[in-house]
Amino acid sequence: MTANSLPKTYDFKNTEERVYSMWESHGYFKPSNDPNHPGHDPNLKPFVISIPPPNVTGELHLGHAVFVAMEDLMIRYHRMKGIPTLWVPGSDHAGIATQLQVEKYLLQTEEVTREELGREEFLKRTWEWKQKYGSIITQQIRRLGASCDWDRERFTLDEGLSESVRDAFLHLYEKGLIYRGPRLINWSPGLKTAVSDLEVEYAEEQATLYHFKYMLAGSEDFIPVATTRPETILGDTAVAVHPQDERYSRFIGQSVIVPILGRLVPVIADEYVDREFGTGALKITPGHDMNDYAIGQRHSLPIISVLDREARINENGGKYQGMDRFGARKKIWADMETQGLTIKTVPYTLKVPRSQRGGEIVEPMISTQWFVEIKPLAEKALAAVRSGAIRIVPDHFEKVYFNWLENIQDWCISRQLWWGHRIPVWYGPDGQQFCARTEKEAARLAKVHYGKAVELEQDPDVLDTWFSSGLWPFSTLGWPSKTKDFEYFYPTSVLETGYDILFFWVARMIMMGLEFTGQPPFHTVYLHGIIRDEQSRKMSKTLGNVIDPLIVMDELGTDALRFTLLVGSTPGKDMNLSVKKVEANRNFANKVWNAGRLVISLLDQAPDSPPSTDLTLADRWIQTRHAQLIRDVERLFASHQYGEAGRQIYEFFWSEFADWYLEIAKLQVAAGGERASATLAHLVAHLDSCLRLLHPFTPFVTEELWQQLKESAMAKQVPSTSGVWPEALMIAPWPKETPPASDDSLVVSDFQLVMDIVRAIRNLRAEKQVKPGTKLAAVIAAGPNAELVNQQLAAIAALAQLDPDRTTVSVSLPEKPAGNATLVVGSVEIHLPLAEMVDPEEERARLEKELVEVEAQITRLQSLLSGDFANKAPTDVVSRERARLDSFVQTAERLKSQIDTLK
RNA sequence: GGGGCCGUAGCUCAGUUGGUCAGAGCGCACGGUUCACAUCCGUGAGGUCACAGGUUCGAGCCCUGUCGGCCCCA
Repeated sequence: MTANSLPKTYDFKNTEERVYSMWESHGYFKPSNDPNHPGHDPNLKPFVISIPPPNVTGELHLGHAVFVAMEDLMIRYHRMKGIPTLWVPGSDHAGIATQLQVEKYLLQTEEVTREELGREEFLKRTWEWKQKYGSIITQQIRRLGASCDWDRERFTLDEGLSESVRDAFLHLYEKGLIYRGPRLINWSPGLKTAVSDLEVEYAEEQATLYHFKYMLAGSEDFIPVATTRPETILGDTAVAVHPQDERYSRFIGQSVIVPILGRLVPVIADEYVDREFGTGALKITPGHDMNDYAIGQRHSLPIISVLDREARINENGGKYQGMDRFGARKKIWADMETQGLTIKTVPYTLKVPRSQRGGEIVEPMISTQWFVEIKPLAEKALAAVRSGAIRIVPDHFEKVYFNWLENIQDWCISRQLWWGHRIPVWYGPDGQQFCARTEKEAARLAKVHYGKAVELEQDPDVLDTWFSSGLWPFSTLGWPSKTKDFEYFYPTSVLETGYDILFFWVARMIMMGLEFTGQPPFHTVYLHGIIRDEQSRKMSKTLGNVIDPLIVMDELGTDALRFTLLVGSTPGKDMNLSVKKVEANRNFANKVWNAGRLVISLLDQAPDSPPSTDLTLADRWIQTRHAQLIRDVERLFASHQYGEAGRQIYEFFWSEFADWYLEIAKLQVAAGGERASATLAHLVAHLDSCLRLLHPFTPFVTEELWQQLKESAMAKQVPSTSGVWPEALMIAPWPKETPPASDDSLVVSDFQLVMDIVRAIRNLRAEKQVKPGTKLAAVIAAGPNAELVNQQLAAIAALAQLDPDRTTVSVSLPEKPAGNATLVVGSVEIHLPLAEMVDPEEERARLEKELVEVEAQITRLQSLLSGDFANKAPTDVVSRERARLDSFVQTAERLKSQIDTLK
């Protein structure tokens, strides 16, 4: 391969798909040390992630892109470390979302409702739908470069996972932690199903507060009451006032008349009532309000339900029966007005509960549902995090987690849907429950119970999708069967997901994992933030600010998107994404590509001479810096600071390797002979190692380039950074950490001087507008650094555009060249003959300005070093400051003498 | 009402055991076709790190309070 045949810019369109299928066909996504294969070593600790299962009929959005990028990063890193690594992919049946989607589709195409089709036929259609569209999301996840083991892909409604669900249900049922009964739950009238507390969202909306009169029985007196939902008056079973409220205390214990219906209900006292709010008196509707329900329980009030499953007024609503809840609200208020019971209406802002899925207003209603008694599970889940058995990153989410679990309510797990895991409970003719894995087993239980075979009917409800998701880390590995996968790969290692599903999913997996397997399902929870737009607004279709990852990948490449998502954020924090950022990282991918092209083209011209064994300053500098980078990256990965690690690799690659080392390496290669051979070996090793470090962030460009590098290097018998060249970068060993060497800091400070000299000259050239092509002569007096500067003169001259033949380096000058511009870098003085452009006055002003700055530093450092700092700060910090002071003092002296010559 | 987070350059954000003139990308200004890259190179301008106290030899970072913004739960 020659560099000429590589395109001038990185061509991701021609790369990504090809590279991905190369990886997949070679089986690189499969774990090493597979327990199902011979020679398995059970003592090797694997690294395992189970994917947050996307909705099977969903389409890729940035949330998916973030978790794939993060998880693939972790997975590729561990794989390169030589650890047996497994990433289990799969998808989720997403009960409500999928059912709604299919219903909508059937209505549009065949104009049938699911009720018209019947349950069995509808499920058949839904499965067909899943077969047809279910692979779209996994294909899209492949496009992101996800290196998961697709042979282990699972779906929550698979037979195996369904068995897990039945087993889990049975386990909890037999333990008495699952119960069925009428409770006040959140009812979604549009979806006609119960939803859990977490599936209700509250948003502030404009509404009306209605003030009206609760007449006292047999009196003209009344208690003024305010409500936002007059229709619930029909279900009132008390009026509550605060026990210490003297306005109303005389009414406590008396009866008041429910408007319209004329029922008598008591006036009760309860401290819950807020005297400041509304009229200070509260109507109590235990059947349709969470707080009222609690008060009702305390006072043993009857519960009246006034709504049916479509949120129309039911038979308890008298003449309003059959009216929709909002219509009834208007009508009741109008009727009360004619009866003189109304006081006033005022505009009011309140938090309206809406269904997360359907969007309609959720009604608290009494309904018979299945619940998990959650406190015993929550206790264990709390303990696991408190003890450190599970760590949440970033750790402040542990507080959030505690706060939720400490105040947790029983979990309503039944849904009145068809698409999902049917509740494994059958009823006998008398309603007796038989919970079993299969109908056959239920029948057997029933026969034992009744002493004869009876007709059984299965509960029509299905389970909350999150119930099956909660089993995901172990159900995907075969649980409840003791499969080899389960034995070896469980517990998994890291659970990575967005903080927005900490309660929905993470906490439930922890509770269920501990309950069913006796072990925490993972030792670390890593939470990422939500992707927002440039103005940090949530992305939404209605706002029209959605960035489609597929389009971004089409236009700028997958690596650019991945790198942006990975380095653009810190753990747990939201990230504002803009296409501009992705563009910047597309440029980075291209930079990597072109650095590679340069190395490969230099390699192609390599001489045959054996490499020199001594190193130049630049060689040693890049080696030192590279070793430091590897140590930093290791440290950052260990503390889950992946973004920071990526930023440091970026900085190193661009600002040190490409900007400085490559430029000097060109000269060293041009020198030919053993110097060239040695330099090429270094170039290959550094590039190889950088590509390995970058690979988990930007897998495609690095693999593609690395393959080219490998080919060229092998042709010239140049070894890789780890010796022989592995088959692919993806499975190449991760760069090894090495301890710092004793002369590291000397090497770095020596090279720093070289860079400072070059920058100073470039700066002056730009300031004096020297034509870029002009090579300047220079007279350099470098004091104690004369030898160093002399050695590095070729590099300095090339980078700063000096003419080496007209440049001299000495320890000191007997007299300063007249009419020159002078630069001072520590102990080094550089005189440039810019006579024609230098106005002595201007020159002096420039130097004096510099002197003022330097002297300010000297003053600052002197006072710092004469204070307690010198005694109390660590010695290395103090000596570093002393060295800086020395350097400033030298600079100041030289500046002063230079200013003198201009006078 | 309870809990959590944030306030750093014009914009978007880094800055994790506190170490001393505060960083990046984008944007801006000036200059560049030398054979890796104009998706580039060089140079530069731009910040009282929200505010007020405190701890410390030393604070963007730790503590307290104030102001401003956001999120979750009830």
